[in-house]
Amino acid sequence: MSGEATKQRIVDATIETIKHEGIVGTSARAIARRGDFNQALIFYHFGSVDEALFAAIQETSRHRIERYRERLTGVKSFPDLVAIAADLHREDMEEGNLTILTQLMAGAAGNPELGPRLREAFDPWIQVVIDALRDVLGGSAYERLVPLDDLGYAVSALFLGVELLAHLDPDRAGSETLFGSMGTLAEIVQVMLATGEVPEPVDATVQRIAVE
Amino acid sequence: MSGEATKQRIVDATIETIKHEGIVGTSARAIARRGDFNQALIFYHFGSVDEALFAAIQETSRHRIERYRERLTGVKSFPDLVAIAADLHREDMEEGNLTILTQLMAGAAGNPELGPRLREAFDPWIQVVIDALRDVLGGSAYERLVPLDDLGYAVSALFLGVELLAHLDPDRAGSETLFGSMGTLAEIVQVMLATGEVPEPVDATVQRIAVE
DNA sequence: GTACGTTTTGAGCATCTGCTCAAAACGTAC
DNA sequence: GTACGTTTTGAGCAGATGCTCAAAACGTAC
Repeated sequence: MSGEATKQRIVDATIETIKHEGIVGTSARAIARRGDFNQALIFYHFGSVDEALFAAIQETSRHRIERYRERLTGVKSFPDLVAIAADLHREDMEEGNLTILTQLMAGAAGNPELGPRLREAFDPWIQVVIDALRDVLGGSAYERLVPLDDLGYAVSALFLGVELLAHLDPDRAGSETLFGSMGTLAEIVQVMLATGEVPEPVDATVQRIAVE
Repeated sequence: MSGEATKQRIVDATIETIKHEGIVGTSARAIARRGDFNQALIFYHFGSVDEALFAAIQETSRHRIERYRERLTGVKSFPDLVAIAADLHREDMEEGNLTILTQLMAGAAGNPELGPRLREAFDPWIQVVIDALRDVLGGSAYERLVPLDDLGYAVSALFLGVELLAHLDPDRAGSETLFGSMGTLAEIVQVMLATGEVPEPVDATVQRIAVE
């Protein structure tokens, strides 16, 4: 078998193992058992288990980013965006993609070497969502108001948190998804605005846009 | 030494070990080494390493909840709430409490037995923040608009996500904290409101409150 | 001081981990 | 068919893991 085909087999087996056994249960032997090959193959092709894990997250991320980009680009209204994103999130849940990513993130948190590399694979996905948000909100208003870095951080945090919670408490995962949470936060802010309790710093720009 | 005192020593050593070595590095031997006692003590007093880990999160949670409750109750305005909560979050960061909780959460995600037990220890803390939010927003408007469960879920998710991100990318943790993210999300919603792009479902209640 | 229940220890077991390595199997070119 | 480079294997190493257990140390009551 060619080298590339085998690498793919290893990556596939790694993904399956994480899905079924969790990140802590994903050892070289567990991967090899699930893929039905010798565990030494992993070291021959990837050098270490960590490197195989990283290949697995890259693969998962790549597919996911592609799917999100396809479905989210060109969306015209915020309600549409929410509906589509909720669908995507639900699909991720069902396919077990969230398990993989969350497990990998969780396993890498605190690992000073793996952490930044995981963000590398995670950030482009956030960027897709941010781009869609920008399209919907309208470029100029968006640019003036929200520094991209902060927005990315906030959205990343919410996404990650929802995924992690979904695993801590799987029973609730179905009904309360990512954009449900975003909607709830949005509602809080609406109440604050309605009752005059606007969070600081109150950006004067908002008022201007509202008046214009 | 009395049984209780020794149990406390073990819990303390467990917390310190998680702080310094991460959840994956926290083995019975590592805990015993750090606390300078025999590892068999852990099994004599707790029965298993997992049970010692759970005692550690209970202890950490209890302290944290107390501190949050003391500082957040009686707060009158939203800006005050944000400022105090940001302080608390910063302190948690510096003391390493976030490391412990995030590591424990991450380690337990996917573990069907430990997950729900961790939420048990985690939820009361969220509740403290929710109570403070309710006080600031004003009871009746709050009750009408946001089902408590959804709010708890959203806030939990955001808190968890920020903590996890802080560990993936420690360099950014200092400047962008939890309530910074919440503020950013709030700003997004403000723009949406200003530009007329109100997320669905548009709650009629909000409009009513705004008009009244 | 001796007896007794609790607490602490050191050694050890079975099993797991990442990883190495020599030998075997394979594919291909001649 | 033989030779050669690539791929795959089985066995094994050193070290770690959770946990057990008999024996030692300890505290206290008499």
